[in-house]
Amino acid sequence: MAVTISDVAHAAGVSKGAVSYALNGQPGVSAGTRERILQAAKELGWKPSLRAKGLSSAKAYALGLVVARDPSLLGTDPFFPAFIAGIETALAEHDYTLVLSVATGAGAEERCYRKLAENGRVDGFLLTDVRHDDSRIPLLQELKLPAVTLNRPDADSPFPAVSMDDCAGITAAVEHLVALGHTRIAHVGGGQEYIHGRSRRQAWESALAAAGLRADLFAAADFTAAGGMAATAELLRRADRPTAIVYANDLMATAGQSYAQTQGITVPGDLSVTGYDNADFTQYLNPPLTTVSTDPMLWGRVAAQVLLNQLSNAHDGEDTVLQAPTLLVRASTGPAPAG
Amino acid sequence: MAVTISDVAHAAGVSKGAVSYALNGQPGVSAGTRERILQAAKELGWKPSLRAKGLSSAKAYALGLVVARDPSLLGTDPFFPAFIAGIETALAEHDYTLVLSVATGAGAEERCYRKLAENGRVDGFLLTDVRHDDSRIPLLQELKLPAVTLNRPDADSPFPAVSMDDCAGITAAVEHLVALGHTRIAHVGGGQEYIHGRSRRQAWESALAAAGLRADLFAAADFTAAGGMAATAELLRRADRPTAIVYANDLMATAGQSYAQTQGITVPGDLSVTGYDNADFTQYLNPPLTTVSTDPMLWGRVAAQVLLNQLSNAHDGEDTVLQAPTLLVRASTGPAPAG
DNA sequence: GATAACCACTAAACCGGTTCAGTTGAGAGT
DNA sequence: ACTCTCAACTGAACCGGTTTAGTGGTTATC
Repeated sequence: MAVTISDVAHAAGVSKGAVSYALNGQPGVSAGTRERILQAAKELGWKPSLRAKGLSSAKAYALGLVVARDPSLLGTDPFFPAFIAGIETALAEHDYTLVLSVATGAGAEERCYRKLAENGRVDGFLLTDVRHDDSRIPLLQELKLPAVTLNRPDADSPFPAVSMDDCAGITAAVEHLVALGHTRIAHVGGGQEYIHGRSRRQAWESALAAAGLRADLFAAADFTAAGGMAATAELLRRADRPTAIVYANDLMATAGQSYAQTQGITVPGDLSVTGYDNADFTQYLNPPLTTVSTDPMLWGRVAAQVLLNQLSNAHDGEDTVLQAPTLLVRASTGPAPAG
Repeated sequence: MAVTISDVAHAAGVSKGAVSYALNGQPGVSAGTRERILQAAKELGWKPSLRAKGLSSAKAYALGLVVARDPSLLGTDPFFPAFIAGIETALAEHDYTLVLSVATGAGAEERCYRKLAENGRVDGFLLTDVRHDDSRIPLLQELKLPAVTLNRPDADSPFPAVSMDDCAGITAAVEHLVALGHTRIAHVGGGQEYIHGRSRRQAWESALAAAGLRADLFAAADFTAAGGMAATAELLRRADRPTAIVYANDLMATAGQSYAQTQGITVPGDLSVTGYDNADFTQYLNPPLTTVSTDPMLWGRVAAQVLLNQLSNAHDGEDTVLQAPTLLVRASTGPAPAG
């Protein structure tokens, strides 16, 4: 079979313990012996078994990510793949691995976390899509596993957060529209149970207030294309129809823009539209979508790094705030229609 | 700490071995004793440690999925999330877990497979995006791990395949266009290094031949929106400009449709367009995209199931062929323009 | 010159399961 | 009454690492 620590110990003429010390850079072996052991290990091509390591150190050397979105929504969200790619870049350097679970249906999410924890599959979790009063925070405290949250939860959380400010992007979008002369600027919100759904709405409200405008054109949706379309339809039926809509994500913006066009409303002539996320396909829409360009890959890398630091007790407990995303002006926004 | 097999053995008044036999349904314990042991285990809430199990049985109880796509392309592909969700449904029943790696950059893919294999992280791999003469097949034979391929590779492969016929969907799209009177039906192909890129192109060629039409309007692309747009531009510059384009996926079709519109070409008035995958957003495009609706969730579930069966030696070695996807006719296709 | 302190290292226990080689007792066969 | 067999179970080895307790020899301390 594969070469074990005993083989290396035998080859170097020392005990298993000495090999372990040498490998892990612990005291207890002289420099010369250490060199001899490492040399033998290299010659034999020894790879310490993670399974054995895991058993004696009670670690999994893996991080968990539980995704509780509906697969059809997940499908077109550019966030996760890039986020995961970012996680990988951090994990790869530390021989850690990502265990991914997709939980669909009520209760599945909690079961997922419990199972991964109880089976000792992971040493910690990355929490995305943090919700208002998120039940996962007490759950993970109960399971006694560390975690990192994306954005700071609104409930008390003992876990460090890695945040990417939503506010700046939405504010920039609103300011951009105000500068173009719009006064009736609506917002199609994402699920308000999510804190990023809420914060984007609040950012829209604040930005309007700062411009001296009323924030009365809000339509609730759920980050899905279908929801975005319905919310758009509702807004466009109003007597005080908006001349611009700020969407909480690209998928809703796409659906909304498309819906408006089918109603004979031109974009950006009659209606300006902004999205959020900068999904790849948005630059190929007709017109290309003005949107907020986030960096989920960086987010993933930093979040994983913070969690790894926590596991090695190297984390200071402080939240990390990433650079705010920037507005990408494309052709879906234009001057407010006259009148 | 947690309750171990020894605790259970002690509680039931038997040896560790007996508990192991009882739990795994092996002979060596009488029905009465077995009952008593299971009872004790339940009362103590014993969960056998996967780590310990893994060490003695040399198994990881996990399956690996290495995704080698560019994250930006991945982002808008609805395939993976649904595929992964399908995998989960199969794994959840067997206490198996999914280890996901995203490999970016040349050489990263092979390194990923090697690392997961050498670290004993997984018991087998799911191979997606199978390529022409795919180097991963000899690689996995070298690594001595079982696998399942999505679609049968064109090179010799010892691994069972789970296939979803590409041909039928493309054929249906072409037949649909022919029935609408189109004679110049182009194809914007996906990367031809992928067997699904090739097979979709071949299906397009065969369907045209069956209709007595020449398959001379092919433009190579790479499944990305940018590539789809460039290929579309190329086709529309031709003197014998097509009246319909069959795209190898939705992302390219979206970009192509949008590009045509910016050039003053109406869809479907001047140009009919079909996609492939039925991404969520396609039904909210303007016009909604005629596309081929696949079932990646089912695919994932079956593929994982086949791999699990292989691991328990319960697989017959036969390939599995899933039901062919169907054409979803929406408003991006219409009668061929007169003349 | 006795004692303490320290270094480099080994042997063995340990993590929590699986599995192999025996041991025991009961029942069958002759 | 004697072996023979088999089921039921135990004890120990084993998987491949980490870690603790202990050993022998050298050097510092008073």
